[in-house]
Amino acid sequence: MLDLKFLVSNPHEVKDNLARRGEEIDIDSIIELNQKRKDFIKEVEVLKNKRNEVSKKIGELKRQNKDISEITKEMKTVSNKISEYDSEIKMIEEDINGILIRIPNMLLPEVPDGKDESENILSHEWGNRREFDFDPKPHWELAEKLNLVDFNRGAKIAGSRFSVYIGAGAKLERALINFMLDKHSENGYTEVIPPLLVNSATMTGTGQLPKFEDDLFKCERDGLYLIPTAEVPLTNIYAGEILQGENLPLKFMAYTPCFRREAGAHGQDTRGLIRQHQFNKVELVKIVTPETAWEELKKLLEDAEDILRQLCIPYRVVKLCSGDVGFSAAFTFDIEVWLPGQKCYREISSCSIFTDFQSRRAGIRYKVKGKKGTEYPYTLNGSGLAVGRTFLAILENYQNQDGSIVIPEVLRPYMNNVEVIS
RNA sequence: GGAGAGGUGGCAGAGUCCGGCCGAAUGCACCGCACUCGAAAUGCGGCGCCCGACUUGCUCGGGCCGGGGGUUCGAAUCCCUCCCUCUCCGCCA
Repeated sequence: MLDLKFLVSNPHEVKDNLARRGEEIDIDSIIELNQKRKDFIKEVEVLKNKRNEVSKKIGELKRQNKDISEITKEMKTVSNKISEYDSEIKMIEEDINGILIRIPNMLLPEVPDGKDESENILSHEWGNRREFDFDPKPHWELAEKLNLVDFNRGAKIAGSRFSVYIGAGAKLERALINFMLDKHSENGYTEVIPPLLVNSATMTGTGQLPKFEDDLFKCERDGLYLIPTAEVPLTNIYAGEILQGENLPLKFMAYTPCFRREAGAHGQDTRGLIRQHQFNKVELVKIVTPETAWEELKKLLEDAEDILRQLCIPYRVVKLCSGDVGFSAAFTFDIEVWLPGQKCYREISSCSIFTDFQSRRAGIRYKVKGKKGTEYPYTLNGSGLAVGRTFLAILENYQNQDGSIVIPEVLRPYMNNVEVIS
């Protein structure tokens, strides 16, 4: 969330930012509420000071066995007044927080203007799109024919947007997971197996709550939510803690299934593996000092891109424009893979810098040696990569005319050296 | 699920029975200074977080002892409630 002090002293910047994102939130009412809050605090603190002093005196008088009934009665009314003020202040603070927690992050100046994904800016491209001497099929046809994924039985067991990976399909998925984890391990990320269910404080820390409750699966009875990405548990590992500055940057990675309700995506990508309620993802998360944030984001992006390069799958990287950057993010690079079966690019990774937005929400701070006070670190994350989408990208890019699939060389050691699935 | 014990500053650990002089002893860690060629050891001093005020100061005030609520003039301390940890029993992958 934004720093209240920043908001109060820079209301125009905050409003401009909302405009760039195409959102509307009443900023002035926060400023008014905050002024009211300060006024009440000023008054109640005078009373509390009095109460503290008199209470001290009462202690002394009591020890001397003197009569305190009169002074006690007087203080009773002071105390009552204090609790009235306190509850008023608390209500105001709840109001302020209720708005503040729904304000999106400030975009960095590097974010290009634009209303939606159509105005994202190409950063760079890699790889050559393969020339096919036949009409390449979409992955769902390939997967079904080879019996790698059973969409119908997934729907039978769980519902639409669920699928069953079978045999070589399941093996290929697992090979991808292990390949990605091993690669990132070499690049210094610490492997983590986090909880897949988390509480609401954790979801609030990274920004999924309160605004995006409808996109989450919730276990009502236990007050727990299925994670939509490992970003959530990984970023919150140090929630509420004070880190030592010299230990930054911290680099974590995790493979987890991810769960999304996809509310509002009815009718979109209903076929195939593109948009599932449950999918596998390897996620990269960094906690860094503000000075190194850009450098670390570029490295993270590089780490994610490297997976596609090793797999020899063409892709492009785009800078998200102001209207497309997510709620918590301040800047985002998307990596999009080429899918010849569908003749389009699809997002396979989103690498973002969150500035201090998440760390402030989650209460992650760090201390610099010799400096007093604490500071909020920047958090970064990116998919490295979405496994299901990598799986389908392999199918579409490595397909043969007969419907068989060549296994990319780097994956063969993870698949008993199988070269072709047919 | 049942019974019990406990959650205090970066860590360890007193204080809680008998409410006030406790934002909190002591030790460790950390940071200055002294000693030293340097280091260790030792000695001295410092050492939490958040909010508010203005005369922006090595200032003043308020709040914080797992979260929330209550009793009281006054709560780390008493009561209620929730969360978490540990031990034992039961059940179970």
